[in-house]
Order: sequence, then C-alpha cells, then structure tokens
Amino acid sequence: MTATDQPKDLAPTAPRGGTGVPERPALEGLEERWSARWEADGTYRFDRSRERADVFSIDTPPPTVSGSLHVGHVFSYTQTDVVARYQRMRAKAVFYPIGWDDNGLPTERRVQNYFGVRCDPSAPYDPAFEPPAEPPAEALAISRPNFVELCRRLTERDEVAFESLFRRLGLSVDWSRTYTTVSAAAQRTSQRAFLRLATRGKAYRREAPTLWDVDFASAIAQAELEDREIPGAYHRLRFARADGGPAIEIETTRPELVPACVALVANPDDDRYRPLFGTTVLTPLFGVPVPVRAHPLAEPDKGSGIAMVCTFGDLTDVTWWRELALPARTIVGRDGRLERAPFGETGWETADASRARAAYAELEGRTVRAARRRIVELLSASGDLVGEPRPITHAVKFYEKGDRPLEIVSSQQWYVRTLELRERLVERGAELAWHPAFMQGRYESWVDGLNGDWNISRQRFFGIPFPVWYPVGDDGSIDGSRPIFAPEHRLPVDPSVDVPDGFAPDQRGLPGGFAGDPDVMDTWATSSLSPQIAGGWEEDPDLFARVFPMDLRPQGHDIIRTWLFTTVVRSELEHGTLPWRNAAISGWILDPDRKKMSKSKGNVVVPNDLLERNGTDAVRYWASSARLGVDTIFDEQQMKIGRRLAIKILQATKFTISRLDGRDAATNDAGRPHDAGRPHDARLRRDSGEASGTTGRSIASSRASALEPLEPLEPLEPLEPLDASMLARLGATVQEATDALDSYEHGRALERVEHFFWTFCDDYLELVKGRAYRGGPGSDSARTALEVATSTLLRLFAPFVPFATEEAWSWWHDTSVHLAAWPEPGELGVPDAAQLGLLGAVGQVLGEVRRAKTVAKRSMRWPVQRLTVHGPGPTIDLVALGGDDLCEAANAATLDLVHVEDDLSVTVVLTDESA
RNA sequence: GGGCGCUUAGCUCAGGUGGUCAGAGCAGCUCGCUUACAACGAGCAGGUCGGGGGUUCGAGUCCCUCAGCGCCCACCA
Repeated sequence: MTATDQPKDLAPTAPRGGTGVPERPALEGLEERWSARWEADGTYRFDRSRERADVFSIDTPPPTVSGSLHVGHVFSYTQTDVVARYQRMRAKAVFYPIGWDDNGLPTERRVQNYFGVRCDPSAPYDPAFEPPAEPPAEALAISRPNFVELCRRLTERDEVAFESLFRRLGLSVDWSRTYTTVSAAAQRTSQRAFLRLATRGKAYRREAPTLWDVDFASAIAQAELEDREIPGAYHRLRFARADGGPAIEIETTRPELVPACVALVANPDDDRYRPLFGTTVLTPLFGVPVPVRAHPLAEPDKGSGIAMVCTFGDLTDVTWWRELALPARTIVGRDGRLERAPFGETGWETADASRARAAYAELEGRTVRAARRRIVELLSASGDLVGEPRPITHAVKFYEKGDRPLEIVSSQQWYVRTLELRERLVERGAELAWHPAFMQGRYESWVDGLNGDWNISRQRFFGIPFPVWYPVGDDGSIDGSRPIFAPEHRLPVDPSVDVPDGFAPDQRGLPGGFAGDPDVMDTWATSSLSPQIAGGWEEDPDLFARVFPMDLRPQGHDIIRTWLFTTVVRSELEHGTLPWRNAAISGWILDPDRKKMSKSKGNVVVPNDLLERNGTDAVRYWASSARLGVDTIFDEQQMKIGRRLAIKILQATKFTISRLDGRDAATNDAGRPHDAGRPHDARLRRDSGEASGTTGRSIASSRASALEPLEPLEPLEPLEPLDASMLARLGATVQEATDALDSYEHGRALERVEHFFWTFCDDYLELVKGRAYRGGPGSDSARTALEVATSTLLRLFAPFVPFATEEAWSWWHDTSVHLAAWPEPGELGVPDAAQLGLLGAVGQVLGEVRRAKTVAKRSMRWPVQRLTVHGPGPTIDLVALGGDDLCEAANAATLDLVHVEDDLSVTVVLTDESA
C-alpha cells in the first residue's frame, strides 16, 4: 500500500517513524553507516520502468584506472553527484552509472612499472606465469596474453579501491550498473560501432603520415599532442640550382631530413622567389632534384623565406606534401632511426648516386639525433652549411605522455572521417547547453583547427582489438586493402586468436590464408562510446531508449578535445544526434603555486586522508561551493566551514525535533515520542515527501510514493507573524536554490540555503525557543513552523551534505531524505512583503542586544533592564509583531518602541547584577 | 598570432539583468561554559573591488585601454 492508497483521514493518526534523537549527535561514522544502508536498500537504483521523459541520465566519466584518485576527482565527482541527487528529488529516475576506464596506454605503462615486465608479442604464452615478487631491474619480456592478464589483475585491484573511495564520498551512483571499458560488453559495443562506421565508409584504413611516438612505438592522435619548448638550432643550407644560377639558402632545424627533402616552398607573393617557382634545385650531399614551389603557408619573414619540405619533419610538411602532391621519400623508421634510402633507384633519382649513397651510409641506422650531428659535419665539410648553426629554443610536438619529440612516419592506420564533419560538429556544439557557456569556445576552436581525420588505431597490446583480418597473398604479403570484417553476431572477437569465417586456424599467416589486424583501438575510440556502453546500445534496446540521448555529460575542461569531442563525433555518426543535452565542465584543483596537482610534483593530497580528517560532508561542501569551469586553489582550511555546517545541521535538527515532543501530548502515541504534531500533520507529511509513516517499511519499497507529485496545499494558518515571516523567507530561499540548481549553479544554491540556515539558527531559533518550549498560546504555531522549516532545510541541504541530512532525517522518518521530494516554494505559503521583513527587523534588534552584551563582557543570558528601539513606523510595527519573542530571547524586562524618522537604532540598558 | 578566463579584505572565494554589493569563511583580536551546539557561540578589526579612461544621476557590476596570472587553439623552416 502506498501513501496515495491510504485513506486521507487516517493519515493524521499514522505513527511517525524514525529512530529518535541521540544524546550527542556526531558526524563520525555516518559515512560507513549510511553508505551501507543505501546499498542495502537500493536507494539509488535506477528504476528502468520509467519513461524517457521521467529519466535524468548522466554520462559519468569513467576514471582511468592507472593509479590513484586525487582531490580533483573528489571535487568534480561531488559536483555531479549534487546534480544527481537534486534531480532524484525532483522525481526523476536518475540513471547514474559509473565505469572504469581500464583500457589503454596508461594501464600498460603502470603494469610495466608495477610488475617490471614488458610485452613481447613474439613470446609464447605461459599459462603458469607469475610475476616476480619484486620488479626486476631488467624488464621481463612476456607474451601478450600474459601481459593482458597482468593488466586485468592490476586494474581489478585498483577498481576496488576506487569504488571504496567513491562510496565513501557518498556518490549516489547505481553500483549495480558499473562497467569497465575492457569488459566483453564494452568490447562488443566498441567493435560494433567500429564495424558500422567501416561498412559505411566512415572509417577507413590507409597508409599515411602518422604522428609517431618512438618510445611507445605507437601512433598518436592529434588530440594527444602537446607543445614543449626545447633547444634546437637553425642550420643555413645551400641548395644548388639546376640551371646553374646562384644557390638558394634555406634554414632548417632538422638537417638530418635533407635526404627526405622533396621540394622547396616559398610564399606565392614573395618577389625574391617568384621567378624560381617551377624551377629545380639539387639537395646538398645527395643531389636529388627537387622543385621550387609556391604555397601560402610559407612565410616570407621566417628564416630565409623559403623552406625545405621533407617527408616528414612536421605537420606543415604533411600539408605541403599533400596539397602540392609531392612524392614521398621517408627515411625515419618506427624505431626513430634512419632506415634504408635507395638513392639512384626509382623515386630516389639523383645527379650523383654514388655520392648520395656514400653520404647516406654515414647516416643510415643512426637515431635522428645522431644523424643530425653527423650530417652537420658532412654538410660543413662539403661547404653546403653556411656559417655556424644558430641555437634557438622552439616549441616541438610531443605525445602528452611521451619523453621524445614525435616523429612522423608513414604507416597503416584506421581513421574515422571527422574532417568532413567539421561544420556539422560546430553546429552540434552550439546546440549543446554548456555550463559554463564559455567552454563552447574551447570546443569550437578545437573543431576549427582539425587538420586530419581521427586516427583510432594504436600499436599497443592492452586494448580492444579491431574485429578485422586481412588476406595473405600467395607471396606471403598481407593485403591491407581488403579487410575481412567480423560479423556482428560474433563480437567480441580477437583477431589474433579468432579465425575469420571461411578460414581454418592453420591458415593464419600463410600464403592464401589470413592475418589478424595487429592493432588495438585508441582508448578514446572506446570512451567516446560511454553513453552507448552504459546505456546498453544494441545490447539492451529497451534500456537505451529510456536513457539516450542523455541529459548530462560532466567532465573536466582538459578533455574537451578528446572525450567530449569524440563522443559528439560517435553520436553524430551513429545516431545523428547529440549524445547529451548539457555539458557541465568542472574546473581543476590547483596547488598553492597555481599548478595542476599531479603526482610527479609531489603535491597530491590523498583523498582518503582528506575525508578521514574532515568528514565527507565537509569535503563535499567545499567541492560543491565552487562554480563550474573555475579552477580552485586547494586549501584544506576551507573544509572547516562544511564541517561546522554539518554539525550545525545535526544540532539544529536535534533541537527542533525534540521541541516537538511535548506538542499535543494527549494525542501522542505512547512510545512514539517523535510523532508529528496534529494540526498540520497531513500537510507536513507531504512536505517531507515521505510515504505515510508505516513503520518498518524499507526505503526502497516506499520510493514510488515518495516520487508522487505533491498536491497543492492549504494555506498554513493560523501562524504567528514571526513564524510566517520565517517560512516566507524560506520559501524565497527554496525558489532561489531551485533556480540555481536548474542552471547548474550548485554553489549559488548552497550559498543561499546556507545563508538562510544561519539566520534561522542564530535569530529565529533563539527568538522562538522559549515560546515553542513553553507551550500555550503561539506554541503550536512555532512548533509547526520549526518542523516545516527543518524538513525543508534538510531536503535543501541533502544533495550537498548527504550524510548529516540523512542522519538527522532518520531521527523522525523511516524513509531516506534522498528520496524525499524537493521542496516547492508554494508549500510554505505565499510570502508578503511585510512578513518577509519581520524576521530581519527583529533579528537586527536581537543582534544589537548581543553586541551590547559582548561589549559589556556579559553572557548572552544576562538580563536587559530596558530595551528601546527607535525607528521608522513600518519597521517599528514589524518589531512590535515579534516583541514578545524578542523580549524573551533578549531576556529583556521591557521593550519600548519609538517612532522616529531616522534609521533603526537600539538602546540596551543591562541590569547591574545578574538576576 | 587568434581566442577565453581570472585579478574583490593576510588566505580561499561570493557578488544573475548597474542603485543597502563592499560580503562569507579561514587566519587574527576580544569576550562568553547561555538548558541544540566549547572539536562551540557572540562580537571586533580587515579592502579607495589590478591601473587608467569613458558611459550614467549613480559602476566590482557596462564600454575602451593597459598590466599581471592561467588556459585553449594555431604556428613552430
């Protein structure tokens, strides 16, 4: 039976639940107790019977499981949890799953360091392999299956620690829906989405210049680049003209790439070189004829105004090479060393083959750096180096996790067509509601700056493989141009183990047989499908229809160009829609030097310690005070505020609840000391959003009734003016908090609620505690107002401070505050202007009395002989309405009110001796 | 080179549409064990809101400009 089934007239006599108020409320232990209870009751389980319109779905970031969580995680995940809790109280079924990104390079690197191993794909699988207890000095080469096993072992261990922290943080995620990005389901989703792109031609495999990290031996995407300033040098080199004219001088920082030179290029408007366009020059040392060409990217004021185009020194080279349709003469191999260059043969024609070969023999096999040193000597000796190299500092592209500058090598990679989508993607970005709005600019500038399609293949081991094989020709060569795709019903497949349809296992690698695609997908190629993975795309269509497109993507601004961008791409290509309506971009936590906290700087605060020292609610208060998109400097001192607030919530609730005990004792059920008051019981029950209080009912089973929409309420009458004033101000606060949360300004919402709460405690409680406690006239009004206000405040604070509010709520309710209805301003009656001002006016006078007592160094209970208030008529009239309460709170014998034109002023005469 | 954000008390930060907006907490100082709260409460002191100019009856709040810090994008021969 639910609340709505129950006859209304029974409601007032239904017993109120709750455990009663403890002697000494405390924050300690609340996290453990309530997380266990929420788990047992399934408080945050997603109700998948609800329709899409009643669902609020969150595309939670799956943290990378390659180490430990830091304060930044605590910060941003708390902000998302506030939204989730708010929406849940707004009667939404909140779809709030979480995943672990255990896929990819960071995990591999961590496994290598942790166990002291490295993956050698040629090594045989050892089923009995156990890593050494201590990582050996020399990394142990192990097979790919063994390596992947270790990856899984380590990530599973980390995932337990991560979940434990997030539970302690009070994240209201549905832990029953946890996923990992290497799970079979995620692999199926990722491979399926890839296959659909490939069959529609939106993903393609091509031999192309590829950003390459030599140390990781893998391709890198544009999104993973970062610039670093490193020392270099300009070398001025002389290129002879084929027509015998005066030599042309160019400047380069990469002289070792002279053998890979395919053209010189200058700006089309550059008069110095215009006559040379279309003519031919010879490369120094190698005598290879290359054309002089014009291209607008060439800048006349850079170097000598004419540049050497090599395959490939940088991304500009790639652009020139592509747009000018130049030939390729690549010399840098995947190991970062100069590989064979067949001077004299087709494509490597030269004026002097023997000289070119001799020169190149000095370079071949050397690393890029060593070759540079050697060729400078050669160029110097041949007289082609003009002057001395000129040292400079310049920005060079690195893989963000790498240690050496990237090379650009030619390789076969899978690409997703993003370049042709640019305009569409900008439009999608404009449709998305960004919080804060200016983050849209980050996205747009990234999309505008795309210079190639998205490379999704990585030459790594721990990741989701491409569900693709290639035929092996009769000559034993792999034909990469004719992929054999796995059918969707076979997914997930590992082409290094599984066999394509129509082939036998023993045909692997043999002429006429097949070979598996050796690569794995980039981690973003899978993470970009987080809505599809979490929402059960094609795996659970009923669920997917109820949650997708999602309502919210929360994430950091550092991964707009990766996670956010690629998710938009995948959704556009697969579904033709935005993946979510809102993007909430959180800021970073910075250390006092305004640097992003990172382990390498040794400035990381361990989240568990932070929670231990301050309590979860305190940390959450700090995190949810911040504005979205704004970086915050970490300052543990700030945790005190939230801790104090949480304690105050417990104390204030204890006080108001215990004041309710004596009300209408005659009708109070014996043994149920915290039963609600009679007169307004029916409305209070709705206020608190609880089901009519059948004791013993579990939270989960009463959830449906808690989410019933509230009925309009009768006006709350009769109330003392001061009580009505307090409730009116509370109503205004509810409105402000609701508006703020609706626009993702949780910090503002919290600030408004908190501000009201302190006024409530400092002024209102002090003013009415006597009246409420004493009984008699006005007592019921005060107690009713106290109960309504306490119920409302606990619900307003619940998303921010979930443990203290749940604890306090439990003293008088059987249900969870987190399943209670978010308060509606209308519940509290319609405020009028006079009522709004009353509490403030009386509170101001009370403040003056306190000041007088402090100045006189008397306690707050010290009696006031004579209290006089001067002020304008309307204000005096307000003070008069609260006069009795004021006198009691001030411990004043007499109150004189005097009408004057001036502003409010208060005269306090204390008694000489304590009464 | 293009763009964005920030610059408010010693510290960390609030200050939607310009007019009690000069605020909060921390730190500091002074009091107070008052029956919700001493791991607490009350109170005090602290800033010409980065500089300059402008719009306006009136500007942390709008415009211009300069400076510093941070970030994004591009370039990087």
